[in-house]
Amino acid sequence: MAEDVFKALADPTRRKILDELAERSGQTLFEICARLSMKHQLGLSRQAVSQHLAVLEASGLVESRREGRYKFHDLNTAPLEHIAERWIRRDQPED
Amino acid sequence: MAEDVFKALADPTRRKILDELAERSGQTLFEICARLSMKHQLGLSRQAVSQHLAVLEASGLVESRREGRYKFHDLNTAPLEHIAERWIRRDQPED
DNA sequence: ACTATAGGCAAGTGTCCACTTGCCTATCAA
DNA sequence: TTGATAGGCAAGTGGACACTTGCCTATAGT
Repeated sequence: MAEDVFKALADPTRRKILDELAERSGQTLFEICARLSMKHQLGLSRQAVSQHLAVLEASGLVESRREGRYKFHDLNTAPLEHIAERWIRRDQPED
Repeated sequence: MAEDVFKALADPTRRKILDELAERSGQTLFEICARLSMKHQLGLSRQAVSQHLAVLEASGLVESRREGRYKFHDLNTAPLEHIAERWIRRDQPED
């Protein structure tokens, strides 16, 4: 699980998606696409963003809920809470 | 710089190297190789570990000092301190 | 001097990953 | 129903990356 979190955070586009969801939760795929395009000049295809969201969901950093034909995405910061304490406070190594 | 930190943390072998340096600071390249091989069954070449250390140094997570023919590596946790605060919103602001 | 040790440099390889393209399904409004 | 919108699935491509191999430099011990 921590493995997936590090992998999810590795990509700059995914980190920007987290930024957008932190600023405004409950966005749909199209909203996120529009925001990335306007605010960050990222001309990504819808599928590219969709695949990023899938990675973020697999890591637990993003949760989604479906309502009709809309799918809303929410940020979940729980996996981030103790991500660095592994090296700051000596706990046990994970993977 | 934060970009480099996330990239450095993306690889599981590099995270194990950080684990080893957190447990015992000032190790040389050969010591790290031996520890990865014994404790983690990672049969990596010396160059592979050397390249990982270069990535970690570029991120600031590892600092090195040369003494004669030895090069000692130390963990620097400073770049990890506020890595997640970018998305974690506090309900009670920290004045 | 010779030799072993500690490390670096550079090219090559295989694999993973980000992204695209094309087509498909589901929901809602006219 | 027809058409527009929101999203999903799958194959393909280019580039980045982890790792290897081979050769080279520098330091230290004999």
